[in-house]
Amino acid sequence: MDKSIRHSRRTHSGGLLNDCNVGEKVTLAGWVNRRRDHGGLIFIDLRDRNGVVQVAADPKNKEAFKIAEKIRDEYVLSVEGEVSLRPEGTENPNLPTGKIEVIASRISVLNVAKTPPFEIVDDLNVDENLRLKYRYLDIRRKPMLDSLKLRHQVVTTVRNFLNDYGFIEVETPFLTKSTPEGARDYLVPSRVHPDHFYALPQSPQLFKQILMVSGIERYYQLARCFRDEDLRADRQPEHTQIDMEMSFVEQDDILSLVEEMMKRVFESLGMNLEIPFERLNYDEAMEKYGSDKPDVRFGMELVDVSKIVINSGFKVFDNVIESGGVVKGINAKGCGKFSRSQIDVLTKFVSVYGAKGLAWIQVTEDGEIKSPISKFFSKETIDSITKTLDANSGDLLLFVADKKEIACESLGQLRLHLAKEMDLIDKTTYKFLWIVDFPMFEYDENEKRHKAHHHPFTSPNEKTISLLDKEPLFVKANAYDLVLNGVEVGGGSIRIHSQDLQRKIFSLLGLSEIDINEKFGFLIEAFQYGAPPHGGIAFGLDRLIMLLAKKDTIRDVMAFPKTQTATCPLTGAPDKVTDKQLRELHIRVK
RNA sequence: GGGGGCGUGGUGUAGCCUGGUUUAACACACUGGCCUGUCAAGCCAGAGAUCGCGGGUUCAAAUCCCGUCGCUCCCGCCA
Repeated sequence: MDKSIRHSRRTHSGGLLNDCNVGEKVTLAGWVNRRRDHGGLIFIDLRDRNGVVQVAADPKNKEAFKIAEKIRDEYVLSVEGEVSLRPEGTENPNLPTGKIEVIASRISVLNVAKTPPFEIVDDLNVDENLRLKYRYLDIRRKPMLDSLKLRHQVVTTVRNFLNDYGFIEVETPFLTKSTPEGARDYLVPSRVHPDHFYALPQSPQLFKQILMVSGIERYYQLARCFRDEDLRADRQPEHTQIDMEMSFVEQDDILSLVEEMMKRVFESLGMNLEIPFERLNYDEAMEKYGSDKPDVRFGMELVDVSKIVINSGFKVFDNVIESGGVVKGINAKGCGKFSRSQIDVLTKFVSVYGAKGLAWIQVTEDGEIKSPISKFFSKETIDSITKTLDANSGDLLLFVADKKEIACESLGQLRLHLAKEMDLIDKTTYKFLWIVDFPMFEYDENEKRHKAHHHPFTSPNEKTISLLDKEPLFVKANAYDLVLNGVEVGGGSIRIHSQDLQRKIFSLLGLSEIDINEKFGFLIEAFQYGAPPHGGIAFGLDRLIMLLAKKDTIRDVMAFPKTQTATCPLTGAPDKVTDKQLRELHIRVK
């Protein structure tokens, strides 16, 4: 007997009963999933965590029947009865418990329930705000329950795996110090220290590195991370990371350990996973897919046609190339019949990503070229373009001419958009991909300074470290992202463990000596006491579960997520507080 | 900060473009009744919305206009 089931009020879980239990007297507890009253016979589908079982109340048992007549959906019941095979012909093959039913000898109502604001059914279509307000009812639904069970399963497997590999789980503070760089912090005012604030951690990054200095060697934590930025379907103000750090390792050690871990996770879910994962360097990913998190479940790769179209006389293309830009294209296979207005929609789509236009060439069914720009090109050029993009009858070639980043990114997004529209993605597969050789820095046009692409604690690649002073944008980082089906599910790096190098990176990021000492002095100081070489990685647990559960948003795999405006419809957070609370915190509002 | 979509009984939608035969319709849920093999039970009857909110146009607004709020998707942002 499952330890999780037996209580004084329950001998069995109704959802787990089957024909092996026939003849047993059982006591069940659960919620009324549905009641079907036949006048002379009442069926109650009793639901618990494991599923639903049919309880039959017969008028022969007057007392139980009388109670069954008054029962409503979502009442909480205790039911005693005997497990019986259903009469022949009345089995329900759609239900795991469909061969049997429980003939009620006693029914008692443990609690009544109001009619819920929405039905407790698997296939629910209601406003998400309502679901969040009544999340406790939403979670009674099987898909939600399944998501939470899946999440638990994955977390358990990960913990077991890391424990097996000698990792120690260490908790790090929620109330910590606000540091520059990175996302906006959630701040917590200090009562004891007027004008001083804690910040909730964006990640345990600094603590886990310090734990390496402490000699923990292998650390992990299922860490809650807080970021006060705008929300998306895959971004919440608080999310959970599987956070790891190891001493005396190199990039390959971490990548292969992670591959083993993912393999184990997939195995625990009954799936096989091929390892090692494919690796792609950042430049190549941008070049071919226009993304640092490409979905490689389908092709439609980006092709650079700058060399073909250069000096062909088409001003728009020539000007872009002359000023250092590129012309890139994709082949939307089978979209050759797209109407002008359909293409207009695509043009609008790429404009969101900064593309100023979308050039196109249609290859019609009879192999004719249809295009507003073909008149600028010689037949040879057209042939060369179609050949390079592997264009056949019925294809649509789409081009963006712009700065390299814009051309790549907008076409990369278009590639994804078209793949979804044309249903090119095999949703049954999981394709992991490592992105490696990230740039160390990127230039922030607004702030007119370099920013760390990954984070300021990432070490530069030895081969490019000599460029730090002269050409920082060409320096590669020892950083790596794990991408699954086009979603960034993890990222990490080999860290800096030398105080001198760390100071240098900070100063390249525009931090003054004073800033460095004030904001990161404790880290630099720690590095002076024998910091081991170390590196690590962190996974977005919510995103990983989202993909495994085949959901479109991480909200569906979190018990109590926030709305897009970072509110909680269930509790009403955030909320005003009393003047007294504010006074104690030395805060004046407005 | 910006752009798109949505907002009509408890829930999901229709109606809106083209204002008036609409007493705001339909399905599910709900309430009562009938019914002993249903499992999306069935049948009969019933209750329930002044159309997110505010303002405007008009003889007349769910419908048109302006503003606003909420939800959502995206851009920016998210080392």
